[in-house]
Amino acid sequence: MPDIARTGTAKTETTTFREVMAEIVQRITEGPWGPGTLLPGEVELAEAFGCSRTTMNRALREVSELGFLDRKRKAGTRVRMAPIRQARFEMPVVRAEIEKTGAVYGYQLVSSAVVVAPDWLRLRMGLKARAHVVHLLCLHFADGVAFQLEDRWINAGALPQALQQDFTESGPNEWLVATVPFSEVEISFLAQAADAGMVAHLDHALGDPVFCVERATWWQNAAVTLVTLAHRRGYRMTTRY
Amino acid sequence: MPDIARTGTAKTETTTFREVMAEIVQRITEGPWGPGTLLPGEVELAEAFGCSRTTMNRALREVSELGFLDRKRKAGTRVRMAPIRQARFEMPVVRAEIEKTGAVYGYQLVSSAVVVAPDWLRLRMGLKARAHVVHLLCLHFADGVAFQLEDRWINAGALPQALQQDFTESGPNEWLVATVPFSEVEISFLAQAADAGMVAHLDHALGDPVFCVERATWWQNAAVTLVTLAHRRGYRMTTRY
DNA sequence: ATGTTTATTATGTCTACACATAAGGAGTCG
DNA sequence: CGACTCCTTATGTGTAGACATAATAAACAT
Repeated sequence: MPDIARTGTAKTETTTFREVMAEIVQRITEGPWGPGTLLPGEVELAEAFGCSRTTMNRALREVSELGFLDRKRKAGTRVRMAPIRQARFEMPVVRAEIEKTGAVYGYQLVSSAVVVAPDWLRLRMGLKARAHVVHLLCLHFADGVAFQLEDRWINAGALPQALQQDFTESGPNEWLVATVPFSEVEISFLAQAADAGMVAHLDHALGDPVFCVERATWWQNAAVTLVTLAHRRGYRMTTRY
Repeated sequence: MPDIARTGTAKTETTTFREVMAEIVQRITEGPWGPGTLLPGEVELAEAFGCSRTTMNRALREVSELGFLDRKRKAGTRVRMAPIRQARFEMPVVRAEIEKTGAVYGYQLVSSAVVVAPDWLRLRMGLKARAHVVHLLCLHFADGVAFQLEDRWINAGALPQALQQDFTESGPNEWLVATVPFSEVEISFLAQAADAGMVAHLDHALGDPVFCVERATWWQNAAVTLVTLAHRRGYRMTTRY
């Protein structure tokens, strides 16, 4: 019995939208449908591919979501001049990111304090004067080596439970995602010069370039939390497609 | 006549998959379906929402693509514990990114040379020994101020036309996307210390943290181009959802 | 108690058909 | 010639029904 590698669909007679997608993508990237080409209409294509218009529609819609096609009513389907204009980054919870590499995850609370929000934070999160916030510093380890320094602020006004919560055993992120819904998130990537805190806990010298992710979360127009994740030396955030 | 804000669909009697989506997302973020909840089956939901299973399936599929739901055959549909695990970043061509802010786009070729690929590049792109590459340094301006420094290598073996191409007037990116198809792309975000080139052309001091995007492109298993985009001081890549 | 088979079930997808909607283009009128 | 209206057309979406498939759970055998 020959052990043929199957792509997952080999038994059915019908043409699946995945097969159609693959063929369309190939025609765009290698075949006759170069950038700017106007594709035939759905009905015509469906007939040519031997599938229903519904299936062809699905295939074209998904290829278009990949960034290859531009679709407009009446105007038709056209191959994008600059294909793929968006990159998707998986933003895993640190624990999952570390454990995926096979390393052992470790966590440590560095400091925890309830303070009056400093001015820059009030401005950034839109807090009232003299608003109280929980300020946490946490470390995430991969195989015992510091991997990420988490500098987190939690709005105690919107989330008073945070005042009682104990973060010595597990990080605030896991507690937050299980506790608070969210309505809006803003994520930024940036390069920052290593400050004293990063030098103390990560393998950086003062002023070294540090890759940081900053995430702000709101719920029902109230700021919930603002976190800066500083990464260890040489960290890259990578995606392929 | 009361001027009621409509969501865009108000005439039809049927329930659209967009309406269903909105309701589902609301129930997850604000309503009764907290993290971990197991949703009723598609048939039951369809009946409850007054739509066909097809429509309900579409709605659930799209909500799941937003990152809110986990769907498995037989197991059912469950609300994710850590909602939204992926962030989408639009990766516009520099020109578009600059012009979107209302600034005037400017371009300048700094240097251009054909050289034998250095070892690190051969390794990185998988080139043969003594392979020739085109090495370009380009600057992109916003309102006359340097915005991005483009350090690009083009594999002359895979793309001999690059040897004749003139890049003094417009950047290599625009030429490449119109000329070369692609089969695989790898994008990385990283923080780098400013080197001499960045100091000379961007507003950086030596060793300053610089936010860089590195993009490598292959076509039919042959490396086409590798580019590092170094950004000006304080640049952030941001997305909201 | 543990491993294997079988039935059940929720999602995945295809089909054929119908109507909705946006937008290009032709025709009309000033 | 320009502005307007109306028609045509390609995509967008909803419906009902059917079969496919993966994965759990139950029944069974070891």
